[in-house]
Amino acid sequence: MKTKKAGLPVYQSIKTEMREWIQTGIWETGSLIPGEATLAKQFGCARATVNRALRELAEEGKLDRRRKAGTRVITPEGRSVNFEIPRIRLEIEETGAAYRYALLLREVVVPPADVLSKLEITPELPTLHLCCLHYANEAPFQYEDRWINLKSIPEAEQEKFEKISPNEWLVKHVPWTDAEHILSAHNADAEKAELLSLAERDALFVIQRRTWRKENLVTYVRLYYPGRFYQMRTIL
Amino acid sequence: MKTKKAGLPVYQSIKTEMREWIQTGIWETGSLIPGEATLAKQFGCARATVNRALRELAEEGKLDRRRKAGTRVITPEGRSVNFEIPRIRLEIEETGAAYRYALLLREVVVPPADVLSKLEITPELPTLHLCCLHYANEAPFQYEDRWINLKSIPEAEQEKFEKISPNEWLVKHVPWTDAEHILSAHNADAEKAELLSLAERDALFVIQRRTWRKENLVTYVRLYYPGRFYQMRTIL
DNA sequence: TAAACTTTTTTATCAATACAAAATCATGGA
DNA sequence: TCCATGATTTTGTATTGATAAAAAAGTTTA
Repeated sequence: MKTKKAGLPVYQSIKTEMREWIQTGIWETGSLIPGEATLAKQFGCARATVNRALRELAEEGKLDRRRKAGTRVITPEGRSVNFEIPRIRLEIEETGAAYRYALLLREVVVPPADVLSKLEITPELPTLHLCCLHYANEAPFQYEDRWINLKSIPEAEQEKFEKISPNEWLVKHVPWTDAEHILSAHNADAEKAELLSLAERDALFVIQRRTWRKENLVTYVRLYYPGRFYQMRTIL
Repeated sequence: MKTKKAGLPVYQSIKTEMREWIQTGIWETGSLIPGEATLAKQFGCARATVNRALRELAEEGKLDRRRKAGTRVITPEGRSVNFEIPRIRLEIEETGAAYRYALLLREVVVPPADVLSKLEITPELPTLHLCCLHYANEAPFQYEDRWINLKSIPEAEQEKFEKISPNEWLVKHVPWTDAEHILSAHNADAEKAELLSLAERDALFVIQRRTWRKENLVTYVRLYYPGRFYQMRTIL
């Protein structure tokens, strides 16, 4: 009962065949499927090969596997979706538009309370605050409001950020290990409307990101896009 | 030079060690790392074990592997982020709030042009159109504007959708294979503001989703959340 | 010189086997 | 009956050995 789809690795063709079985209901959701040993015999391959196919399908969220309990088909609950959050410069240049960056503000101050809690800083430490605008073809495309933890990244205080955007500088200098993203929609206040050439109360698409290096919170940033035309897109 | 982190599988501890090397710069970004055979000797394990570690790190986007060309450390370009888009009912009930669903509209009509193009329908086919509201503790939480392709899913025409929401019905009856998501922010028009108990022009967080089964587009839906308090969140 | 092969290196996959670990199931005792 | 415990089943991981495929590098030929 071999599934030789010319050239494809065996474990791949097993995967696609099993996906088929799951989709068509040959393997009903919730039901127990045969053990690895049985399947290996059916497919005429080694158990390790079936194991890899099953393992990867489990990673894809199609199967649930437990020792001794066996493998069963999962009822689709949530869908996990992969979005790509590109570096702003690439995002703009990819569309063929010209990229320009402008620094609006650079200060070292004690952040307001809401930012402090986001930064998880032991009270009242001065922090590097940067505000900048990213343009596509001279039209404002993204407003960036960033805080950099100087305790984690003291080098940042030496950098002017006049030529290079905080994002690019950080990517270059600080390898990060963890990140948290929060997406939401907000109405533009007067200031941001002005900056982004929008009317007040226009919808903004907001990405908040916190980035860690090991245990240390490195930076917290709020990215504001004009919601009318910004779209984050993905195909599974 | 074994990395025995009590109890952890060997390939796992190799992975964490290598991640360390990448983060600390022992393995510089862009540089070529030793071949599998060499590493296997260094770690005192089989090549297959190193292979698994490297393969998974490549899947995580930390390494780039090519036959003959070897394995090199990737420069972090974009970050791909995994968001969970939960079923609305679970999303609400998880917070402890009571869930209620109300069907506002059910009709079979030829969709307007913009929807037609989204649905990729050969011109002018009647399509099932559903509008509904999802409540959390009697407060409107999500407005759903959905189109179901009756050519792909003729059974849907028999369903009243008075008791069960389109989403739940579809999850139950139609196994999907591919999905596209688009996230954006919009201002509420008068109608949606009314429905979601918002002021006009308040920001809405909008998720558009198209779902396929094999080659057939099954459904196109626009989900509207009050942007003020809706947040999509992830930790890598 | 440039195009067309050939070689060689390196990763990719596979098989067969073995043992480990987890969880279920059955059993026996209190 | 209920709990503890141990046997058993099923997946998880690792090793060894081998072949395939891709792509760079080198070689030959027109």
